[in-house]
Amino acid sequence: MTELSSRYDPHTVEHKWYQHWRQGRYFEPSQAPGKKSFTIVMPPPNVTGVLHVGHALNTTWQDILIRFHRMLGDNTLWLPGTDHAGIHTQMKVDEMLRSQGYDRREMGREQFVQQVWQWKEKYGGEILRQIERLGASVDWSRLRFTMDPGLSEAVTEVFVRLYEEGLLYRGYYITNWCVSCLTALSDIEVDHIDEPGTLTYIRYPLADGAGEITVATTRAETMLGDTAVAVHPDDERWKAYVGKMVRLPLVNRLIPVVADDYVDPQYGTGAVKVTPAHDPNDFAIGDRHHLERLKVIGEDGRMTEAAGAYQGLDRYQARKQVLEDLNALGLVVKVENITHSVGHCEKCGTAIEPLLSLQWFVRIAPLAEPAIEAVRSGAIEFVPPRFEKIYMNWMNNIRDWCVSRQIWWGHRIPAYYCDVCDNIVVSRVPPEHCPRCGGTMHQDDDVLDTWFSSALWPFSTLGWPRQTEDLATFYPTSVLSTAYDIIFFWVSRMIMQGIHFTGQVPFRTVLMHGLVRDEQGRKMSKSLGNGVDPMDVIDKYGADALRIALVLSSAPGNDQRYSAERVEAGSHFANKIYNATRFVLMNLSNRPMAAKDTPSNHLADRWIRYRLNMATRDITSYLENFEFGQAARVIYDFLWDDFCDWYIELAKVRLKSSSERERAIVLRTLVDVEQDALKLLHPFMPFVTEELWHALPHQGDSIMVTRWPREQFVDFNDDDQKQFQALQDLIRGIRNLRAELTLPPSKRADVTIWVDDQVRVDQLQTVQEEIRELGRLSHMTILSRTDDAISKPPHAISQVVSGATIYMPLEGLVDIDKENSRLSKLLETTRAELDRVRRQLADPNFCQRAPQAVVDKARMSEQDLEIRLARLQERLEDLA
RNA sequence: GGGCGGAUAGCUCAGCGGUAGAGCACCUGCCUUACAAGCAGGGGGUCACAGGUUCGAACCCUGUUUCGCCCA
Repeated sequence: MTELSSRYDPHTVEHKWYQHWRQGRYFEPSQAPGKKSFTIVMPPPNVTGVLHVGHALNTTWQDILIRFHRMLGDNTLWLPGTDHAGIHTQMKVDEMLRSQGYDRREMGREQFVQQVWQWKEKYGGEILRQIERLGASVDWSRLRFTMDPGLSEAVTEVFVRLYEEGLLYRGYYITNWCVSCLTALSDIEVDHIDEPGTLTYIRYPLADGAGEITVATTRAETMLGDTAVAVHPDDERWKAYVGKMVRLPLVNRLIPVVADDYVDPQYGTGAVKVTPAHDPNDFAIGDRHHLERLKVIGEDGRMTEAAGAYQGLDRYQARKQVLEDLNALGLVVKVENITHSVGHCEKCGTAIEPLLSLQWFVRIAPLAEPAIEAVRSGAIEFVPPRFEKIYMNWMNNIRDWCVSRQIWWGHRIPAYYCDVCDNIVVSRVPPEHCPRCGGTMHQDDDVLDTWFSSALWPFSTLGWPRQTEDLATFYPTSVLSTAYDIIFFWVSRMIMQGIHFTGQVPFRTVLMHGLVRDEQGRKMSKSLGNGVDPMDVIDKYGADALRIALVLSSAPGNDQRYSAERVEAGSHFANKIYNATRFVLMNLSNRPMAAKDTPSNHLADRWIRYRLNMATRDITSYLENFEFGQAARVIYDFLWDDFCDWYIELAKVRLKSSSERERAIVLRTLVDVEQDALKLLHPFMPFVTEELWHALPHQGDSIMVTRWPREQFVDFNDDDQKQFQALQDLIRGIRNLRAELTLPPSKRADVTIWVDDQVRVDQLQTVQEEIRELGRLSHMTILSRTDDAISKPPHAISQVVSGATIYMPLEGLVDIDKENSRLSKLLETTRAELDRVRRQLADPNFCQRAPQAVVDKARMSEQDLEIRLARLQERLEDLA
């Protein structure tokens, strides 16, 4: 790559290295004996889906962890897979077939499911290819799908066991029914949206003609299914009515007035209509009072036969009609406009109809208890910890889980019903005959909620219910990384099922990332059309740029905005280190390099190794604590600021002029430091680091299986730090003066530097070439202030830094006014700073209570500021 | 109604007890043979507001305002 262009091109590089890694089988666990396992099972994306930026972030986070642990030497497994996404996929295929003129119902179940499989085979891999393009080091040999035979077996096993343990039951309940998807939904698949609506007050006359009761409703059409009116037992207003009968308008049915604690006497009229078949609360009241459950709205959202004259009307038409008819009878007291929360199907957006239907439910309380305990005890940890509260709050109020779905695509419920008697058999294998009466049996038509299989994902993917080697080695898994919006859907259910069926927690750490919003801070959504396609971004900037941009702006649990600017900055960074490597390689050609670990006494060499050490320490610790953004920032700053802007610039001096031995040592340092820095960067930007690592002298086949850098002993003490600081201060001071005079870099300048003590003079002599080069100087004189022979340069502008005054002599006259105001300004800020420090030190409380190191630092700072102040005053006097 | 999170430079965000940071934008000067996707220098912030704790608060506590999310 020595001869290559000055621009890094990610596209030629990324595909190549991904193939290289796969061929080397580096994604598979090392299975090295004695090494501890580190496992992540990837949250399975929908098999029909495409990657969005949220996936990209989550995938990058996981890849960072995985690559980090692999380099630490752990037996590392990242297991990929996809989810069959029942309702979503069925809708998608259904839509496609309809556009081709086919009807799912005419086609029949078997044919349709076959079509879905075909569709899945054809299009289902898209998202996996996208994960690949991100550079995800997942073990493709262990790829799983929720409807694989093994995973399906796990689903059946769990269903049967739960049934046998009495944790699964079938019953009539009010479920969230989507009249468009034609299936029941669990509570959390319903989105509640505030909508304007009307609250209609309706008079129900008493059957005996001795009065009436007014009730209020937002869904007037349900009154056709009322089977009671309820009031609070202590409500004096209605006490006399309890036990009487009311004549239900429009249908003329006689229904009782019942007393029930559920009714809030403060709300509305204190009397409520009771529709047990169409409202969960009414259902409960109906249960307590043994009321009839009259279903007036059907599965298709139209009124049933029980709705009498309204049969066949759509629910909204019926509402309108009922209101008109009631009005005509003068039974509407008033209509209030209100805002109320209406449930909508998460998948299709249709308003949910609470409907009485026969469904399978998981009895959740017994499963929840140990799952709560696992988090309480710390066996499972949330990062950041505040999500623990959200989890607990949900788990403590959890309700039974409706798991049956009236669709065809998914795991069919392994329950069989006798065609003759009412026997139900739940079984791993289909029974041939009813064990009770010998009659024929048929399987339940419904399939299970997709989350039912997802809940088993951490162990079903590893082979459960079989006791496989993988299960023994990699379970419990280490980290689950996911977005916080599926704590309820998925995380909690995995914890419950994991503990119940394996006796162990499914993972130790739950790592939460936030939502990636668009550049305006809005949620990305299909309807807004504001989604960013990660593939477009990769096409334009490369996967590394996208990864580092996402990671740099992420913090656990926090939402972030997608920023094209940041991605661009990321690509610039890749280009920067590419060019740094080009520089090293150009110098490396035909020149000897010292043997590895040849010690160097040079201040700059020791400094960069010291900085590398600090970076290594910080990055390692940040990664251990899931602070990916912080870790990325450290390596970014190290490479750009310390390595490129300072070390390489300093190294140039010795590469040009010194002895061969010195050059060899500089090259060695450049290569050693860059190699380690590339390793530290590798989890974040795997492609460019692999490319550059290969370009540099190296041993081995891939950076991804090298050992993670460790902190090493570096001889660099406090005084070394001060020396280097002095070097930087001087160079900056000189550059500052140059800028004052707007000197172009091509124009060399002269300076005289007065240093406050002799020791520092000697030290600076050793790096005077560096100062000269980085300050673009021709002549430089370093003098000790203690030297009697010195005299001030007559015409010069000057800069005061810690421990030194820099004079830049001018050929012409110094602009006294300009110089005066510049130095005065500096003097003022210096004085203000000094005042602050003095005030602090004058406070006995500070000196007594603050840590010694802080007090010492303040004292040093005071001394330094005092000297600088004096120097500045001196200069101003000279100018006067 | 309950809970959670955000409010820091013009914009987007880090920092979360010891003298305010980054990217982008802005101003000045540079094609200084690794990089103009760059280099050097510079301007810009009573860290939402009010109290409190502390020697010391952007950071901890309390309250207020405001934006957003989750749950009922």
